[in-house]
Amino acid sequence: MALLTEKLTNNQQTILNLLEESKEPLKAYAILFDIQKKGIKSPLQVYRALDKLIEIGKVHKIESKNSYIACKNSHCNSQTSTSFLICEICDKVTELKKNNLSSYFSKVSEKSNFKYTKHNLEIYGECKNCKKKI
Amino acid sequence: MALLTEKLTNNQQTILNLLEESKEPLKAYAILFDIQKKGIKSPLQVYRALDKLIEIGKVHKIESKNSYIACKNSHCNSQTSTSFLICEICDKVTELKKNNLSSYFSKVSEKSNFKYTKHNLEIYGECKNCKKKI
DNA sequence: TTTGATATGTTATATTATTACATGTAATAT
DNA sequence: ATATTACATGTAATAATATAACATATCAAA
Repeated sequence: MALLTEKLTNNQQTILNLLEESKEPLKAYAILFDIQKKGIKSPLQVYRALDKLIEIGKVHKIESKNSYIACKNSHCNSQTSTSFLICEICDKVTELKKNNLSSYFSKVSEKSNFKYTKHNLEIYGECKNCKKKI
Repeated sequence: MALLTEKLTNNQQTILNLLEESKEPLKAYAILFDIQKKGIKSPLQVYRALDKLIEIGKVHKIESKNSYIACKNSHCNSQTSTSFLICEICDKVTELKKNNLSSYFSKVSEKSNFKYTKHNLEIYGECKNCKKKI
């Protein structure tokens, strides 16, 4: 747990705040654009902060969208594994939490004689709001 | 099934052959480099062929690696969904087939009032060969 | 044999991410 | 208090991944 309570640097905190306030995942250069007023000028500053935030589990990357999202799960047990529901209509992304996907994947992997460590899962479909409207 | 038996164009076939012969997933520019001798000169030609091959289910993209892999499953029922086991040690990638992951994810999604359409799953760990060596 | 759909070729450019290197900062050990 | 250590920053340049725009070609179906 030590990692999770570690103090963040200015750049890291600025970027985490932005992601936490955002209703949707943000791309690295969108982040850069948004915070140039706060003194962050180069892509590298953004990527470095993101790397650290990902490492400590505060932020996840959505691989298929090259986007980054703050982890709303205060006791996120998946600092490495991620599972998302992604709406194909409105692009809303929600993180699946408190599920037993890891143990399920662990079993599935074993059948192929593969030792599970972590996973990324991206499920596409229609969120509850968009389902209604159709 | 019509799509799966559709005739491929030269570029598409060239790139599919390369991917099928490859022991590992390939990146777009690696493909480009490999086939320049065969007349394909620009990234766009590669990406267009890949798009088509992905559309018909002959090739899958591994999102977290920006890499492309031929589908070895001759009757691939996942033209859109993909599930991979990725070895963190040797980088070997195998596709999970004939599993009921889709129906499982469908149920998991329903619990969040989300209508499942498709998924990408990337499981990281140790393949059977690398497990032995440790 | 024109039409419509799809594929190609080519150039340029957009988007995403990293390398390399100099400098700064803050905690700890001497 | 200062040298050492480990990170964090700043900056410029560039690498890696992917798409836009537009002209031309192919080829099957009406």
